[in-house]
Amino acid sequence: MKPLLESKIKIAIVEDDLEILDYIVSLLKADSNIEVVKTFEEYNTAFNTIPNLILDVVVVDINLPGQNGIELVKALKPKIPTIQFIMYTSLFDAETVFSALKAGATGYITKETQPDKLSDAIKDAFKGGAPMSSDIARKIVKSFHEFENKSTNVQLSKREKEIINMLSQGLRYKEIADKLFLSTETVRTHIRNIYDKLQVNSRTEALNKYF
Amino acid sequence: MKPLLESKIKIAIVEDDLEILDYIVSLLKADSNIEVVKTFEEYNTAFNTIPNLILDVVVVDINLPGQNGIELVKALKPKIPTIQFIMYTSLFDAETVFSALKAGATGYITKETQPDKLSDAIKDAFKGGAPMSSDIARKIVKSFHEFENKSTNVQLSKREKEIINMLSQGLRYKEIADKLFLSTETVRTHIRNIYDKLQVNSRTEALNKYF
DNA sequence: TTAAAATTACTACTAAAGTGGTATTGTGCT
DNA sequence: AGCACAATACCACTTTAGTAGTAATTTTAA
Repeated sequence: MKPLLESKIKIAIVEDDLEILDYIVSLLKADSNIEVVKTFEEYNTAFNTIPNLILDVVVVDINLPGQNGIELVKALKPKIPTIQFIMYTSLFDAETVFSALKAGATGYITKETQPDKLSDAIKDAFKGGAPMSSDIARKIVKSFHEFENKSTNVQLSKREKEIINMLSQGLRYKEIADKLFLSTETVRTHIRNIYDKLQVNSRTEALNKYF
Repeated sequence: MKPLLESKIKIAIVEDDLEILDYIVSLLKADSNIEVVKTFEEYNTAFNTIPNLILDVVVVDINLPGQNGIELVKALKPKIPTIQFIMYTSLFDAETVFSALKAGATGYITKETQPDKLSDAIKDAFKGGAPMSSDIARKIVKSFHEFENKSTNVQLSKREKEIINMLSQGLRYKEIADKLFLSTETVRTHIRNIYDKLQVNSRTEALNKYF
């Protein structure tokens, strides 16, 4: 296979299981577009060494025993924002996925995915893509939907919607009243009705329920 | 190619450009796992007919002139939640992508993607995946990051993070104090410090800034 | 080993927010 | 015509939230 790029994509791998590590390294070595610069078996060394290397992509196993790959990404990403991190792991509960993305990971590939897809993922991340297993993408979309539908089925009136939107901006009753040309007391009444409908009794609760 | 499934995946396509429609239909007909049950050139007919068909996946072009594919999905998805919708389009600004996902679309494929990937996407959606072009996935991840980093760069201490999380649940000072075995006055002090750091002066503003 | 944060806590006060009751007017639906 | 509901508004009252100043103790980082 001829290289498609002038220079190879420089990557590092953080993986404690030597068997898996050897396996993926051998897979990636077969790809002439990728150069495995260095591998790490634990986070501390990775954390101390990676900033001194020139790298495009780092593949990180999340669940090294007793350590946390997400913390590694969180610590490294702000230091070297140009590096793309791909989480490569068997853990894929929603919490973990989001923590990883939050920490700054670009891609998230489960080990269940055919391992040879990893090199595609690396190229994808390098080109600015966000490689993700389809099950991961699913989770994100699902949580997106949940996020959008967490709202209640309660119907607020037009005025009430206006007001709850203003509440969400942290405006005071007085400020809302001024913007809508209402008396503070009217705003108060609307808010009371909103709370009644949503079955809550504070602004924050209302916002949590409604949005 | 032998069918991989006992029965074919039944799909419909909504696409006004007959050239593109013919093209993708011919592509999909070559796939023995997929059966194109019906095609539509405009939304109204699609809206009225689709509920009467037995379908697994519907491929929708978002930008039919003067109409809105997202509205179609929004209207149909609640009626027939078992159908998976794949948006197939050249529009892919962040707004549109999110609106589509919000409306209930499962996948989002740009026309820039190799057209033959469409059949993969259909199978993926059918199996419960969330097919997405890598550029779309990118957008989602990016907006996720933006969402997470809309937060200030301000560093809250461990205690302060605990407390702001509780604030976000709508707990009162007294309730927070009890949960953390602190005096209400201490909670009050922490919150004052949080507000100082975030440069705000109410709970809602703090939450908006931080989350 | 210092200086800087973080964590704890109190007093005293003001400003908002939330609760409860009540009432008028308008609009849409039956 | 009558009912339900939305929108407006006021009074009176209690509870929380937010502001300000101060300070002791502990942790953490330079």
